[in-house]
Amino acid sequence: MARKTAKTYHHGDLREALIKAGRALLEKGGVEALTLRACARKAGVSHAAPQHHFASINDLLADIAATGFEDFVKALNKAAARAPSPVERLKAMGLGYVAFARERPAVYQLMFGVAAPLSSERLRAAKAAAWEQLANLVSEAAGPEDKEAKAMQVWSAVHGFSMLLISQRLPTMINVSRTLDRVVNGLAPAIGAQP
Amino acid sequence: MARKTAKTYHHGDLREALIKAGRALLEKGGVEALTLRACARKAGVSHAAPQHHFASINDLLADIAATGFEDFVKALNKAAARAPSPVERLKAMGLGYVAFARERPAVYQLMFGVAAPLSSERLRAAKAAAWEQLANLVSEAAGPEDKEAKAMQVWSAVHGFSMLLISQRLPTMINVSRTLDRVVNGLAPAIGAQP
DNA sequence: TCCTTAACTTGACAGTGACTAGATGTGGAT
DNA sequence: ATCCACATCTAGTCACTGTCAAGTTAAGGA
Repeated sequence: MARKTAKTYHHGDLREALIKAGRALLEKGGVEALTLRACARKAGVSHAAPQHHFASINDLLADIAATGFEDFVKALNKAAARAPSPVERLKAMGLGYVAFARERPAVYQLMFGVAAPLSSERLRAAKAAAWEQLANLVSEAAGPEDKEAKAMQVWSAVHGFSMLLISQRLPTMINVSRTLDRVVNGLAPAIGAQP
Repeated sequence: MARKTAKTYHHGDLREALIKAGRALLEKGGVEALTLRACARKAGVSHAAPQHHFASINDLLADIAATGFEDFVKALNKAAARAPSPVERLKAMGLGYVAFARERPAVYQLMFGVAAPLSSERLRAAKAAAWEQLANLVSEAAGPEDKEAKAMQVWSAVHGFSMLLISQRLPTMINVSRTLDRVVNGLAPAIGAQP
């Protein structure tokens, strides 16, 4: 479809190359290292080349965040796959959620931590998929009534813990694994799910 | 102690003036508007003047965040003051927490949303005060055993919801007030507090 | 083959945080 | 009262950022 390696004037697949470069920069140096010009350099093009594919840096960030959400959904699916019951799956997903945030804090921070919410079609779809997954699981575990609010309850708990953890806002005396246990085990009771 | 208005070469109280300017910028234009040079302009000094009072912009941001925490503690105290029982106080504090985040999202985002954790003595003290307040309340409501983990549970839930809310990450179909009710009413049961 | 047009480069601009060197004035020691 | 060390502030510069404008290159349909 598109030559990736050939050193031509026209890159051929610059859009995806920029996203890939951005992901690498993000993993390596955090959100601060993720600049438009750095992405361009890494992709081997001039600093203004991205203009044609992304109207502003936010559009690029949105697509990078979208790939993060895609990975996120996969990770949650994988985590929940082996659990036998809905409640067990809820716990497993909670653990998988926090694990993802801990393992890839920069990506998670981009997905949730940026002041202005990013937007792109790809990002919208990826977010919708993640939400769908959660809402369905909550519905299975605790019944369909008021499932959105229940899902938000679950989401708030794991998201809040993840954010506090990776942004290093936790008081020093906190025992992380014990607290994580409490948070995860508190999910099902909070939404009235029977084990 | 220090003249504030006199137009002298030496400002007299530039440190506090910069913090005050920063707070104003933050409220008006969000985190993005909060730059070192803008603070200097608003305080009526040259762009390099802050250097002597704050080694880097992060030190200034840390002190601005500290004033946010000081306000935060006051707001939570006020919210919990009228409630009769520990459990009621917990709910009231949860509502006050989310209300603060909604009313002053930029400040809240600075306090919790920045990638690198800020640090200053003033910030450390303010954060410690907030944590103390929460841990004590949780201890009153649900007993002293494992109170740190329980406090984290409560904190995670309200923080997560607040962050998702103010960063506009909530799915569109979510009923905010109903969800807030669920989150707040779920706090006491989650930590095993008797009403 | 030409020629429209998308893709890319080059150069510029205003803005940022940080650093340096020099100007200024304050307050303590004499 | 005088002087001077030192904290404070200004002015200028640097490397970096995102964005825009204008020119260059080549791809692909007529």
